[in-house]
Amino acid sequence: MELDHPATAALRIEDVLAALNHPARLHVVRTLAANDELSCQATLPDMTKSSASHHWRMLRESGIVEQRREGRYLFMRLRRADLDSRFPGLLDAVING
Amino acid sequence: MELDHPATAALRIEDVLAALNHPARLHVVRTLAANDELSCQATLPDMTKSSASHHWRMLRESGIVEQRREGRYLFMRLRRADLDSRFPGLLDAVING
DNA sequence: CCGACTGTTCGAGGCGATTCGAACAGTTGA
DNA sequence: TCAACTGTTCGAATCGCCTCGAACAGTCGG
Repeated sequence: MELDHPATAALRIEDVLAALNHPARLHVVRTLAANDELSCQATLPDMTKSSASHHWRMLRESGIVEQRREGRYLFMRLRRADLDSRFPGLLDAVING
Repeated sequence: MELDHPATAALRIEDVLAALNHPARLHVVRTLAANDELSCQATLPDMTKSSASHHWRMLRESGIVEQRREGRYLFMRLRRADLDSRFPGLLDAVING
């Protein structure tokens, strides 16, 4: 299973906006903003695995987060520098509500 | 028919993100960014009236645009200063793609 | 007054996003 | 080896948004 992340230059604002348009994914983004790196599980502990996996995928494929595998765990963190360079201010607006 | 616009302090990022999450509404925003003020009709000339009206309402109620009635016309413009003060950078990210 | 015009509202239909359980792959530790 | 764990994928059901036509309100010009 390959974790494909879009290149910084390939980030599309439409995809980012779509990914941000859901309470659960917004929660993940804000949680990551306060925690640097977390296991996927830790970001959506009260959601069904299959639903959570769907949201993690959207965040990854839109370029909002990067994921790193370590054993049976998957860790995620915000692609803050990438987002700030492509869409300055967007992430802060989302995090600060 | 009252055109109720949310106050600047009441703008919610969730509503703004939802409003931006549609090609037609993104088109309106980008068209307004290049034209200051336009009649509603001019922003979505090729769409059914009822569908267009739905999108104009979402943009207005989320606080992205303000509308002004003049006779039988309705003009709209971006609430650029309001958006910049609440969510700095967001509008530019959307406009510049 | 009357037809043409801009825009709203309503209900119905369509369609994509979300959700879930079940089955699965891979890892870990006993 | 084997059970427990993290996470993915699949199909099916559900939910909500989008779309449209029809009817409507208000305005304008003749």
